[in-house]
Amino acid sequence: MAHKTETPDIYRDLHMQLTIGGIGPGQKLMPEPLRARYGCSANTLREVLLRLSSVGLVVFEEQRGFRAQPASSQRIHDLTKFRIMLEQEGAALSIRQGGIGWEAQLTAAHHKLSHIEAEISRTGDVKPVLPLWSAAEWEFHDALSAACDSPLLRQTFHAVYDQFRQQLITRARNFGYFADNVPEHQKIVDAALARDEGACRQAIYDHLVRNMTGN
Amino acid sequence: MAHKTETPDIYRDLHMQLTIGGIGPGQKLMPEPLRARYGCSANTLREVLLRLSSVGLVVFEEQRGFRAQPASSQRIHDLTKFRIMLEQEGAALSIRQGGIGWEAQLTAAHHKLSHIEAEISRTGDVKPVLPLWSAAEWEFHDALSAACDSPLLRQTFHAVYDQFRQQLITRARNFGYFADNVPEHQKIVDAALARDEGACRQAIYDHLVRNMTGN
DNA sequence: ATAATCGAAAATTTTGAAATTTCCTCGCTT
DNA sequence: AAGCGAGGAAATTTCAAAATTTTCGATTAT
Repeated sequence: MAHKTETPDIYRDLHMQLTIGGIGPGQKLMPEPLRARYGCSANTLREVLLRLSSVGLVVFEEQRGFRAQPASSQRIHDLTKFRIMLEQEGAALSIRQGGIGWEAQLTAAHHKLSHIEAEISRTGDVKPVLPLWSAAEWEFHDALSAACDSPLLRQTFHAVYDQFRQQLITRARNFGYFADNVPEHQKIVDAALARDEGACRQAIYDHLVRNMTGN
Repeated sequence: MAHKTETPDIYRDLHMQLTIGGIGPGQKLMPEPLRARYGCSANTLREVLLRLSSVGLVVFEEQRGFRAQPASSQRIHDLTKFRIMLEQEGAALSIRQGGIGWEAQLTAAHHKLSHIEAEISRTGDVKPVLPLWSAAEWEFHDALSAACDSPLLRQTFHAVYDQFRQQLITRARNFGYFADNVPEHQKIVDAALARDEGACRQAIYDHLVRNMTGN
């Protein structure tokens, strides 16, 4: 892949590499290989990496270049705490404010996700459908807060969600997929559609709390 | 000021201009005047502006350059909602987890702030002590969540706080200062030191809710 | 008179290279 | 043999200019 790539495409590709798999946490982002891969100048790469560091997927140290955000138990613990808070608040606000359109969006996203997760449960392997599952999980969790009427909350949640996923992408952990996901996602939708704010908060907590053990 | 300025200094200066006053919301950030002001190349400026857009003080549009984040009633409404949420959670966590060190930090910050605000109440004008008051208010609100043990929450709060302030910096509004601040800040500290989570949440809400009227 | 289009000027983005700093290795001293 | 330090290679940062895109004003056609 030594041919010219547009800057937005470079951003998208690196973003995917960082959240889906290719580039592991803590890995140094060396300019030469990347410049060769995308066929652009060092400065263009610098700009893309700066933008990725603004969403927390990349860390930048003055005079020391860029590296993928390192994984650590403290970091995943903090990301989980914060994600739970944002997702609970976003879902609670959506439950209060969302209308039929929101219910439809949430139902659709959950339907898509559960279909993919059913297949994963059968084969026991995420990898073949990783991009599909990844997109479906994002859509589902995004739909939960879609009616919260706070662009800032949603934008912050998206950044946190991606960083959270970045911490989990190891082959050993099956790319962050767990079999428990299926009933847990179900509980979340059920509570949301029943407009039961408390149950929804609890279901979100139960879905994510396992990531907080390591600290 | 046509002489060389170090890159971190350019960032700090622009950050101050955007939050304290000099550059108003929505204003276009033209390269020529800024390059002349700081004596650097277009590329260095670009990097600084990208970093400021990552904390929301500047907006970047592809092929259309940079401008200070515009002010709007929707934006300040959203910023206020989100700030209330973050500050309530941060304070509640600090109340639960903070020790004597946190109490000392909070007391000290409030003491400094109330001293400055007493002086402002006497003269009726913020401007002479604007940088002092600005720093003291930041320290006070930062101290509230200082013991929450979540770097992400605090980092997000700092960005939101600065954006919030950016929306208020107009001479007409007295740079965001209100006489009501004095008793309101008092109520917040009292509730925090009394470890009364509910009262603290309420006091934070009461302190900020006036900014949510316009929508 | 209004709208559309062409062209010049300004601004943005990308590039390639120079200047600076850091990192690593090899050789020297103890 | 271990530690220290110098030298060189690699990487980062900054710069100045070329290439691209947008903006603005003026001319022309409807």
